[in-house]
Amino acid sequence: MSKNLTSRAEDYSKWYNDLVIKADLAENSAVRGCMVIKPYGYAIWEKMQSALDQMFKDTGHENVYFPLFIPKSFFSKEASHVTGFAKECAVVTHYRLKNAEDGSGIVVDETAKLEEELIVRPTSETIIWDTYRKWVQSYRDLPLLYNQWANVVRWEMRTRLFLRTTEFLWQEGHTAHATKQEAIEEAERMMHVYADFAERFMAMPVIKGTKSESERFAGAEETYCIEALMQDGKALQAGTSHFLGQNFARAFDVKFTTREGQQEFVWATSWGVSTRLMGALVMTHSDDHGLVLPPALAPTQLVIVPIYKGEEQLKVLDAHVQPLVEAFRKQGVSVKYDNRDTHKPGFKFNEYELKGVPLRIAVGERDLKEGTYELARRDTLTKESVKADEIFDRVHQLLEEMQKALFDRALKHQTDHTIKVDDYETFKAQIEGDGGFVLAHWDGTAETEASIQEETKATIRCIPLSTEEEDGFCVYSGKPSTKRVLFAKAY
RNA sequence: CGGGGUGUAGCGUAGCCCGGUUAUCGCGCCUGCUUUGGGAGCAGGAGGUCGCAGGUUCGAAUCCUGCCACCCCGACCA
Repeated sequence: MSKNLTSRAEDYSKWYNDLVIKADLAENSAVRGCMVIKPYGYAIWEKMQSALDQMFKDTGHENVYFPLFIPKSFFSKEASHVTGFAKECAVVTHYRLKNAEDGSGIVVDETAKLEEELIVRPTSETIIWDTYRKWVQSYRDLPLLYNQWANVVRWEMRTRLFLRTTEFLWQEGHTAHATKQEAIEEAERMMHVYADFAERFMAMPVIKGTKSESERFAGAEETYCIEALMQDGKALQAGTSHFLGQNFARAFDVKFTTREGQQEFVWATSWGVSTRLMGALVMTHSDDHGLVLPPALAPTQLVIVPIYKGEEQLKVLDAHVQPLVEAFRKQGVSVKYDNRDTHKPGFKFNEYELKGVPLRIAVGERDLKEGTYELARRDTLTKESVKADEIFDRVHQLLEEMQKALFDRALKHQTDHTIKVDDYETFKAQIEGDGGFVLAHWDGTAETEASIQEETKATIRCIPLSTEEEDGFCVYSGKPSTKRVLFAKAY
């Protein structure tokens, strides 16, 4: 984070909001808590989607689509699931409008009341499991390894662009397995897929782990997650993968005949990441000059800005740049030649910085004479002059280097802001001060967890996979503990 | 849903306390000329139900009442 950014919550919030709006990613819509994703923002989402989708396919998954509406009765079949989501559901109760008799406009036609209300999906476990019942009879039908790209609605009290909107886009994987072991492996596998995606594409280091019981998904027996640390020291849950046990299979009566001829309930997982990742991307890398996008996800990796006086010079540059653009395209670099004559170069430089375009080539008469290009990189804001015959190698080299540099910088930030704490006073001071990840011993009880949250606003982000066994005493209760868990204030 | 704040042109705002010409300024937008290697300059121009609805008043952006929206902080949450 650059020095002008402060970690005070309201300033960081404002910085984040301004950036999302000014960089042309999204804006608030007329509908409460919803957002309009603008072309540039959506292009980034599409890059994320296609990378994730490929990773899902590489791990044996296929895409499906289920209805937006869920009959209320389905929703209440899994008890903990309904209590987890009941408070944030949009409900469809009628199917027709009519003109008001007093001419005051359009009103709901009360005679068109649905016999059973429909819930706008906050997640699709229930409608999917109601269908899976029909798809599974024998162990030969298993596993079902399906994913759906969809929108969901959660009527949250408070919303924030990308991080928590009323409607959001996501993917939700829903798998069914013959054995418990296989389902657990699937849930773990997808957590690793998410972590790989975060690190390789988003250049965002994450901590893999499991959720404490109270933070677990409604209806899950185990929730695996990846947690990332934002520049202001707050944590963000970036993806979750749930081992659902046989809870949904029991609720929806999904049984199969085993090799031995026995009837058994199937074992389930679900896993998802959402447009929240866009927020994570912004808050991980961006600075006061605007967005900073990792090359792997930048819709435009390279922009070329011509510098000219008069139409004649522009024509010369156009002719000079055209083959360059075509060559970059062939090499798989997404390149944009911005020869608009409505804006000056300086304006364009700033615009592409704001949008986080990784590399920029400026080319003018001087370069034509000298056989060079001016190449600028977004992460360090440095410029260099590159000889024409070296430009392709240099661009590829820098794209690779930047992807790595962004990850390394974010990892250093995470490492520098992850500390071990053994007493409660230090714990409180750390959480209230710089924030960050705090590794501390915990006695494993929900009471302690709740008390800590009450007193410090910090929650257990996860029980990290990497944690080693270590004898210690709970930072809050002083009771013995065998490993540290990861605390932080979270978004 | 609780606490706080804000609604004036596409964006950001002055004016409000203490009512009184044609509602201020900047950015942006349009036209013309000059410009173009880091957010151009000059000149001219367009753009407003002052959040909505009532009320008080000769007169309301300004005072009163109600409502709505948005932002921040909580509770909730991916």
